[in-house]
Amino acid sequence: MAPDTGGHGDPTRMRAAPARGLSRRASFLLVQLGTHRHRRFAERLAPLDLHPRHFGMLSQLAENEGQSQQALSSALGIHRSAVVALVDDLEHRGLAERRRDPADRRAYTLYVSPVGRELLAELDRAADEDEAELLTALDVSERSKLISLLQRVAESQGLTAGVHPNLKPGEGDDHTTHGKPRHARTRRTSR
Amino acid sequence: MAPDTGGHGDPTRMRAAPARGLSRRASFLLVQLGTHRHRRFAERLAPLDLHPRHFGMLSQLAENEGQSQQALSSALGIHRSAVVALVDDLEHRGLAERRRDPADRRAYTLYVSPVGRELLAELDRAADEDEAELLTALDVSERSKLISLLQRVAESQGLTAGVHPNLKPGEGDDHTTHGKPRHARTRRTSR
DNA sequence: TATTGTTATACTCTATAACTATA
DNA sequence: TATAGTTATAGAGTATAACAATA
Repeated sequence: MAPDTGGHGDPTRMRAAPARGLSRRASFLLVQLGTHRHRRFAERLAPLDLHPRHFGMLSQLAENEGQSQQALSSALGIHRSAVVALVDDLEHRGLAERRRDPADRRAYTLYVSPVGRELLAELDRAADEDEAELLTALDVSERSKLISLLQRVAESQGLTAGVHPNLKPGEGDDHTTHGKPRHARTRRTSR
Repeated sequence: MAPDTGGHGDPTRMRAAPARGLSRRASFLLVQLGTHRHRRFAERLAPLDLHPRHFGMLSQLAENEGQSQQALSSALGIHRSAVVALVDDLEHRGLAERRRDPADRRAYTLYVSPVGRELLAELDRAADEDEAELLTALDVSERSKLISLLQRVAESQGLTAGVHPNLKPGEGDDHTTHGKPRHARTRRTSR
């Protein structure tokens, strides 16, 4: 996440009521919490010299071994060319492996190494601790309530079916118009 | 948000149970949904040639007029130097105004213009529509349940008190160590 | 000497296009 | 001709450092 500043702004300085300003909106809270969690998890992974991306890729790979980089690319919602460096990282550290696809010699099939699986288990535990840290304020039934509500919302937004938010329907790769109208930033002239 | 690929990865290809893989974790769902919402809202604002950042800044400004750029900077959790261009944007479009602070001639005091207030009202409506689009899957009581759970979680993480996730406690500006240990990416050598 | 706003610079992440080797 | 992987390059966003004016 390139946690951009103001999802929708920031609910600053509580006055009296608990639900003031922007934080009365679920959208804002989701952006705020999402950014926060991503950051915290990245900090937790930093000592291992890893990024949440690596965890994501390793998990996806473990659930679906033998995938091509192309397949990984659409599963994770990142571009083909970005996958290259990430897989390089994993491979150079002995966490994953590229094998030539005998059926299509252009493609690789990707596998998680035993070391990778060990690390993944460790990362899963880290993610669980992370999760516990996040949810301290809620009791057990509230936690599962929250998760189930989030799952339903995610599903309704088409997010659980393997299509990452980065990929809008119909955009699987190049050719398609990734070039949305850019925001024309007013540049400073003088002062 | 520089929506980075894999908050924690991606729950690909539902098999049978609804709560599979990474999407059983609240953290993952928050990152996924946060990214998604940020993106959708950015798309909604694009035709107006605006970015969620602008909305965030305008909201924050409207709630607290007369702020300095420095104050805005810590309220939004973005760096002083980044505030400059954003305020430029708003000012050049007649949405906000810089006035010299008579008490401290180094500083500006910032104000939202009448046009800015009008636009803000319009953006608030857009955010409401966005919210509705997000929560279609839930009924009214579920919606408020979700929001209140999210608020409690956000509060427990220290997010509602005006400290944006970007600012870790004690880091208000320069001088402080923004330089965390960078991830050493394994670079490709040959092939 | 410290702070506000500013600029210039570097670094990260992502997107685009072109290239290769296959198909 | 199209596709998998790769590379180089350009863009957006953010962080760092240095500077002028002011405190």
